[in-house]
Amino acid sequence: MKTIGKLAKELDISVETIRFYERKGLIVQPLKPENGYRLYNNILANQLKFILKAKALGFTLHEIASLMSLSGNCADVESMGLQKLRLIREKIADLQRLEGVIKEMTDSCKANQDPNSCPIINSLN
Amino acid sequence: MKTIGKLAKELDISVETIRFYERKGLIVQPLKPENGYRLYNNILANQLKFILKAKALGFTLHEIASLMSLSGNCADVESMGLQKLRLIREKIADLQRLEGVIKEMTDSCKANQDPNSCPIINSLN
DNA sequence: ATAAAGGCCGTACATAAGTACGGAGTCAAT
DNA sequence: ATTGACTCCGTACTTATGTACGGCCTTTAT
Repeated sequence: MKTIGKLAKELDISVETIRFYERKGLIVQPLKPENGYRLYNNILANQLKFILKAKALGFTLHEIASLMSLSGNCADVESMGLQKLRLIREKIADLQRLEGVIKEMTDSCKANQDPNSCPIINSLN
Repeated sequence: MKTIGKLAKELDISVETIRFYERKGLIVQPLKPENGYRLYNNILANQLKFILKAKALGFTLHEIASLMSLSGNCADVESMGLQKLRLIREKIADLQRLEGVIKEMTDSCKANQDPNSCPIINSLN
């Protein structure tokens, strides 16, 4: 059983963040002994690790809450994963379009002679 | 000279957004005649169009303010463009890594037999 | 002349994901 | 026993990019 401070240090997040996740309903408030301090067992600690890993995969806290409530039903979890995958692919495509446009622009800067007339600015005007 | 409402409609943004950009210093407050109404000339309208185009390219309002203040110095503008390009490429790489991880996970869901034990959930635990 | 539409201003609210603060109680070490 | 570290709680603040609201004034159309 760890106090909130130990757990926070172990997970490399802040105490406030743990309390924030609790307020948001991602984890339950652990039972508190007579002194009123939160004490975390391994189950709770693992739930927090789950949250952090899912966050690293780009899931929002809201999605993570759903994910946790699906309690292992594989089809539902898969469907959330596929949805996220679609979103990620859309974002990639968007960024690649952007990459092309901005690369063109900076290339035309390189080809430009007059330092006081910028093709980027001109193309935006 | 257009009133704020006409201009907003023409640019397909809201009146509030124009006032917001003004508060943020992206555009100046146009001179107002005796009735106190903002009246926009073409210069101002073009600046707004510039803002919208740059926004579509993924520049933040803050970056757009810088961009506008560079007043056409090509080297400076190019440097901002290149920086943005680096950022975009990093984001793309990040998303592609994510794509791989999540695709693996959903694939292993497809291969899974037991609907009550999900490889995604298991891998996060 | 009157009513609807448009404009003004300042402020609050929205979202996401936290961070910061202040006052008070508690625990651990010297 | 005292000091410093830790915890509690509730609330406010943060960043980015707006949106919404309420009260009041002006313009426009009928």
